[in-house]
Amino acid sequence: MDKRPGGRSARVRDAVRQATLAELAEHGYHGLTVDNVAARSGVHKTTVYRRWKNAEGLIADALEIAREEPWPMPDTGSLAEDLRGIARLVQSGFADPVAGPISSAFVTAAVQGGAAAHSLHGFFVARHEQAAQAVRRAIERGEVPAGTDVADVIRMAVAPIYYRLFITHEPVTERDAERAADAAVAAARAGAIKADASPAG
Amino acid sequence: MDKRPGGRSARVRDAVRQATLAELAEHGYHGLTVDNVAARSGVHKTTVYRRWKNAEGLIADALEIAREEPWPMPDTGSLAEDLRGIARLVQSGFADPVAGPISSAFVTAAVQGGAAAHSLHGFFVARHEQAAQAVRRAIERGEVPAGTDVADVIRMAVAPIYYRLFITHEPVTERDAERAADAAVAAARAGAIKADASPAG
DNA sequence: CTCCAATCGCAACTCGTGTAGCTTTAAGCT
DNA sequence: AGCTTAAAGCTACACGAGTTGCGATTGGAG
Repeated sequence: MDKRPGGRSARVRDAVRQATLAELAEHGYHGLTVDNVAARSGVHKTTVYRRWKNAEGLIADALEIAREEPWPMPDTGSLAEDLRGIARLVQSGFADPVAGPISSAFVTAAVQGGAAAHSLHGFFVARHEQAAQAVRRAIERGEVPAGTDVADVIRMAVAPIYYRLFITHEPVTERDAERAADAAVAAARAGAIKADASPAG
Repeated sequence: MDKRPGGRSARVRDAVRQATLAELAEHGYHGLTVDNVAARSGVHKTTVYRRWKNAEGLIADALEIAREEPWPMPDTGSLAEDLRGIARLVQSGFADPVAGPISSAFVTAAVQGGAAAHSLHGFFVARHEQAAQAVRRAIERGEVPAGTDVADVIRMAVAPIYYRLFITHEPVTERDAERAADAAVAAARAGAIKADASPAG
């Protein structure tokens, strides 16, 4: 992609990425300006505009990094515990005083649509795929019926957390996260989360 | 609140509200500017700035109207059908070519936080309260156990729709909405959606 | 070592958002 | 009808995001 990936260009990119994350942690997405990132990174304003286009471009670039980072996925032998662990991971990630604002900024930027939305979509595809392994193991163990839509179980488990955080703007406790996970498990066990079937019961 | 609620002030407010909704439907939240609203409404720019402060203020004001509008809540005698109806209502609302962009704009504006977030929170408190009646009826009928957190059942039923729309940016079909509702019903029946209990099963 | 092209730095500029001070209109009251 | 005053209109301007053209730097190839 870059025609001169080594040397100054690489240093500039790293400095800007670093500055972007720092600015996001401090001021959130709303307070993220190209000028501030340029000043903090020591890279000239014009250069940032040329390579990243605007604030959304900076977010999209930072998302590429976040996407690569591995996730400490739980594997406890119980679907309920695995999903609770995942839900807690999501909740605590947003509650964290340093990582929280950055994660929130990603979501906020992506809601507008555009490049950030595309990047975040890719991010979640990867995350869902990783988390779905917990559900596949549960199917093999016979905890939930075969034919269960594994990705949808994950969505059910984490969606209420995002819903409270970004849609209704209600507070989210660790208990709330666990209850969402528990409900997803119960629904999956009842055979209500399948790709094309009618509800069981 | 207004010291001179009748006459010109009222006409100005109506014109601005109308123009705000029209601009939202056409250009979404990102394309909503005070200048455009002022031009379309025939009200002077400075007047809009004085009374609504900025674009977010226009959104917050429009939300007050949306909050008042009644909702055609289903009452079929079956929790599954009621929740499916509610979920379909949400999904189709965002899919609608004219109402969809406006609704999306509300959510988008509120994600940033601030006055719009506060207004949208109030909006959802009212909506949850209305929708929760369907769950209360189900408890009285014995469809779901007593002690079920009625508001949380609603959250479970609609959260995956919002999650797909605004977080992961996946397409949402009517089937997706119904499956979310079905899963919420299954979880509620299993006793997994209670205020403080451990999962049943 | 030398050259060359990609990339960055710089300063001046455009443009749209939002503000300040003042004048004009008209709603509500007597 | 006439008066008072809240609220709307208007002009000019301040401010910051984003752009442009050009000169300076530097990584990489011969």
